[in-house]
Amino acid sequence: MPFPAATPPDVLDPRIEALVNDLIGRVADKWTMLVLEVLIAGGIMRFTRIGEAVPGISQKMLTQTLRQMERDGLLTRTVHPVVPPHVDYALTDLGMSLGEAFCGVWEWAETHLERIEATRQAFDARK
Amino acid sequence: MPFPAATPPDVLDPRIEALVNDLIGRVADKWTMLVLEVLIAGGIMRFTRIGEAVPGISQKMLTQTLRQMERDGLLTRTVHPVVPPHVDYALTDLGMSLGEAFCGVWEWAETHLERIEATRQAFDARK
DNA sequence: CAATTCAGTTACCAATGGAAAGTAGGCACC
DNA sequence: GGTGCCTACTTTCCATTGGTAACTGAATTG
Repeated sequence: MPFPAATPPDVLDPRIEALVNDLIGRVADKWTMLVLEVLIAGGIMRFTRIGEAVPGISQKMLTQTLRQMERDGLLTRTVHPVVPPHVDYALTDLGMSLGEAFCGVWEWAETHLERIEATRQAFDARK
Repeated sequence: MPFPAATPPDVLDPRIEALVNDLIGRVADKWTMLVLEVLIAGGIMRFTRIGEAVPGISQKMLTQTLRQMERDGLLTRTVHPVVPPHVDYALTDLGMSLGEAFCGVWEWAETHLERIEATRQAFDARK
């Protein structure tokens, strides 16, 4: 059991609740954020390029993340039927807008990087 | 092996790289985002209240998420030595600033909810 | 003395994610 | 004409993560 539901029997439509949560879970995903960033920086990119640009991602997670983003309309996938295969990925306007929405978070991370490092070490030292 | 490293031998200090990635992984975490939101909305809150306000979280993940956020200096944990136990959680200014940085993302999610739903169904129908 | 309350642990098990090898299919090389 | 390479994936296997639910401790209440 997670937690007993909040005592006031949820004011919001549970279907909307579920959708928002699902969306948050999707959008807040580490790999989605990272792929989004490299596509904003790099424009139209191919599978392998994206993989190289996202540090630590596996091919499995890359395909999975790209498919999800395509399904949500964040990017388009264009297959050129040649050999060897050539597939282009490009952000849609929706994907771009999400990237812009995340700008604040990137800036926050850069700004407070050092402060967090220090805080962590202090915390670990006291335990 | 994930992917071969980018051919130009990483221009950035790998330690900074690692830190940024770690931070993104932390901050982009679903539960962190959700806990952050309820604490912004609710101010100082106790363990059980937060659990009720975050739909679907387990006690295990709640303690884990709260500990991480404390370690990163996003919130403070105050124990009142009484029985039954009473523990207060409150965002720090750092936590608040992260919440503000995320505002754009929340708005984006609300704004584009329906559009994404439609896009998904179209995608699923064509497969 | 039994039940309740809060803020957690703990034990167990299912699902997720990573590493590496395999696949398709045409082309270049020897 | 067989060997190997190229790209964009799948697939398999295994370690780690995360969820479920039961348990803990200590004082107060009935």
